[in-house]
Parts: sequence; structure tokens; C-alpha cells
Amino acid sequence: MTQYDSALLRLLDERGYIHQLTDAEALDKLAATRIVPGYIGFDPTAPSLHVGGLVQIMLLRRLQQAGHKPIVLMGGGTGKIGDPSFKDEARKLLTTDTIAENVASIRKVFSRFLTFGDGPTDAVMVDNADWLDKLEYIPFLREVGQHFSVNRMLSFDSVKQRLDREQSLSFLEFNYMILQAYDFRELSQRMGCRLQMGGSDQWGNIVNGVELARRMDGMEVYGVTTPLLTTADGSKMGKTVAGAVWLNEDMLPAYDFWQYWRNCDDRDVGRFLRLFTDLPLEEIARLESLEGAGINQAKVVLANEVTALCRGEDAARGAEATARTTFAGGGLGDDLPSLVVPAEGVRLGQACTDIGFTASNGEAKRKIAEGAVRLDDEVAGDPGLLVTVEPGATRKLSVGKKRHGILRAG
RNA sequence: GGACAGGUGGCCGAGUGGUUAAUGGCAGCAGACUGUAAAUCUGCCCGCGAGAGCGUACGCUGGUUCGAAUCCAGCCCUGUCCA
Repeated sequence: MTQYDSALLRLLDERGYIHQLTDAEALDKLAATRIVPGYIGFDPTAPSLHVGGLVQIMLLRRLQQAGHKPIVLMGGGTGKIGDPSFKDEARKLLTTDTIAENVASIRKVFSRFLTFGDGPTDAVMVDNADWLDKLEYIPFLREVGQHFSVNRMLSFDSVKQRLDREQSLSFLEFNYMILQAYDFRELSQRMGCRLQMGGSDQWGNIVNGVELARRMDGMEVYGVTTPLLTTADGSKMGKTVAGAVWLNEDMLPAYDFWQYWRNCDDRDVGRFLRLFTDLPLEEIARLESLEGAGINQAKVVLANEVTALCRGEDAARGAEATARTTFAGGGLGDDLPSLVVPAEGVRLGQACTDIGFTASNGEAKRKIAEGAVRLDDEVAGDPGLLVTVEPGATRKLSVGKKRHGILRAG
């Protein structure tokens, strides 16, 4: 571990955020002596960020915790292009309306992590559409384009694999890194921004920005990337087959969000606690050293802390209470998904699909045949079984060991 | 614009006229074992239907044929090379 003078780099280092630094020494010196405004860009490709973007948000939070100024850059402009870095194929182009909606929807989550305002270390939010939309092609090429070498751009890993695999990289996408570099330069001019952070896939884009600021203005700015966050089994964080683990509450119930963390791999617990919670390092060290089933305690703490941060204390408490009653007590917690059953009843297979545990009636039938479906904790073997619920009562419907739901009378 | 190669189920990838709803692998789900973990073994894995069964599906549109993912034509898309 390198010894840093600045609180910022020490904090980032000990909690596992640092993958690469453009100029560690100079940045360390700068951060030790003055407030460093730093930014991270978020492209509005969906109405919410998901857990994969949480490291980035936490990074801004750490920046503020270390006494610096976080800048949230919404990619209202770059979102119209789509970052090709390490992508196998081009993303579908989003309409400008969708982008505007996504920007509006994504903004909300940041206020839980950062303190916004006008103070020197208060966070601010900007949208690169404000300057990118106005660019004029020829002047832009002359001022900015002349500083880029295509030979060099082609050599970046982020696009190389795309070229090596002989997949098309459109000129539109190819320009993305130029625009991101321009963003960095623009922010350094407008708000004295000196630092860009991002995932390791952003290294190429960040380095381009550092070089552009130097070439155009003789300005020294810096870059930090975080390690690529994968779960212990090697998959990307935040994306499951069932769908992404969204940060916005209207996209994913708090209970499911909590469960995502509760079910994480043993090997990930310590790393996640350092990255995604504010717990002191000694406490984390204690939690991650728990052996065997004891590690489950640490997972509950992780789930509680992250849910509280993202969704609020109440959401975390509710999700934990539901989990405890359901799994430990064999009962029914309030936060479980529920389905209203009409008076005439509903077929068992249909119920499994309607509540969202199975994707189709066919799948429901297969699961029932496999003995995976239980009604009030009794294995139910007949997909045609007509399930009714007494008025005022509830019944428990389970598929597998993890998915439980409430059937209510209609 | 020309030559060549390709477009198959969430992904990779077999299949070149008929027991093909389509081999295999990955991912996923379930069962067993556990700790709501991992690993392992087993089963499942297009939709509708209680079921017999029906409907869709191999880039798109037509055609040949009793029968096509497989053959033919046109078109669209991708890549490589050439102009």
C-alpha cells in the first residue's frame, strides 16, 4: 500500500476504490493542500442507475467526505452518442425525449448520497448537453479535433477488442471519447474541476481528457479509476437475469434490493462493506472475519447499511423485518410481494405467474411438477388447483426456497 | 460500386431437404446437500391449454417441394479485401 499525504487518497486507497491513477504524487499533493473539485459522468441510458453505478456514486461521496467538491455530470449530451468502451456492439440510440426523462429520473438518487448546495464543498450537478448540444462542427474540429490522433485512439483497449472482433464501430461512437475528453476540459475551465473519476473501463476516456486539458490550456488535471467491479463468481455487478438491481425505489422494491445484498457471495462481503457502507474499517474487519454461517450476520449488516443509504432507514428496517419473519420464523413479512386473489379463486400456476415468480404458465407448471411450489409451506403438486383466500385472511405462496409471497383476498 | 464471408433460441455455437421445438456449452431456475453463500450431483429451460393438442420460431419477403433453418430469387444488416 502506498503512503499518501492527502485524506482523499488515503480514504480511497484503504477502502479499495483505486485501480489506476494518472499522476498519484501530484494529485496527492494537490488534494492535501486545497479543495479539489472532481467529477464523474453518468449517461442516462435507463431511468435509473443500478448497483453497477453505485461505486461511482460512493466515490463522489468519499470525495465529499474527504473535504472536496463533487460534481455530478449528467450525460444528457453524450447519452445521445453512447459510450462504445468495452461494449461488444452499439447500443440502440435513445431518443432525445427518453434521454431527458432518464436524466430527470436519475438525478433524484444523488441527494441521498451527497450534500448539494452553494458551499465550497457542496455537490453540484451539471448536464453536458448544456455545452455539447451547441457545438459547431467545423470550429470544434479545428479547436479540439486537431489534438486527437486517430492512430492513438485506435490503440486504446476500450475500442481495440471491438475492432479485433471485427464488429462495427460507427464514427458516431468513435467520437464519444473526444466528447468526454472535451467535457473534462470544459469542466476544468468552468468550475476549476481537476479530477475525473470513473470505472476502469473509463481509463482511455479519462486519459484523453487529461491530455486535452493540457494541450488546450496547459492545465494539469488528474484521473482515478476504480477496479472493475465483478461479483466473486465473475459476473458484472448489478445485473442479474431477473433484471438490473436498480437504485430507484420505483424500479425495484426495497425488499428485493435488500435481498440482493443479503444473498451476496461470502467472498464479496468485506469488499462490499468497504465500498458501499460508511462503517469503520475495524468493524468491517471484524465482520468479514466471521466464519461459516456466521458470515450471514455480516451480510445482514451489509444489506441494512446499503439499503439505508440508498432507500432510507425505514426501507432497510422493513426489509430486514420481513426477511427475519419469513426466513427465520417461517411466517409472512409485510414487504413480500403480494397478489390479490378474486373471490372465485385463481389457478395455482396462474398465481405463480401473476405474482411474478414464474415468467409463464408453462414455467409455473414445470416448477409445480418439480415440487418447488408450496402453498402455506405445503408442497402443492397440481397446477390446476383452484386457490382461494378467505376474506380478511392471507395465504403464503412460495417458489423455491427464496421467493415467498402473500396471497390476499380480493 | 465490386469480390468474398456471415446473420440460428438470453449469449456462444452445431445443423445444409423429412423421427428438428432444432446437438452441445454458458447463463438461469428448481431438487438434494447447506448457511437465503460457494462447490458438487440431478432435473428443467418458446408460448397457450387441465389434457389430447394447438400456435409460433432459425435476418426480411416471396418461390420450389408432399415437406425447408436447410434449395432458389430479391431485399436488409455485419465484417474483410478491392475501387
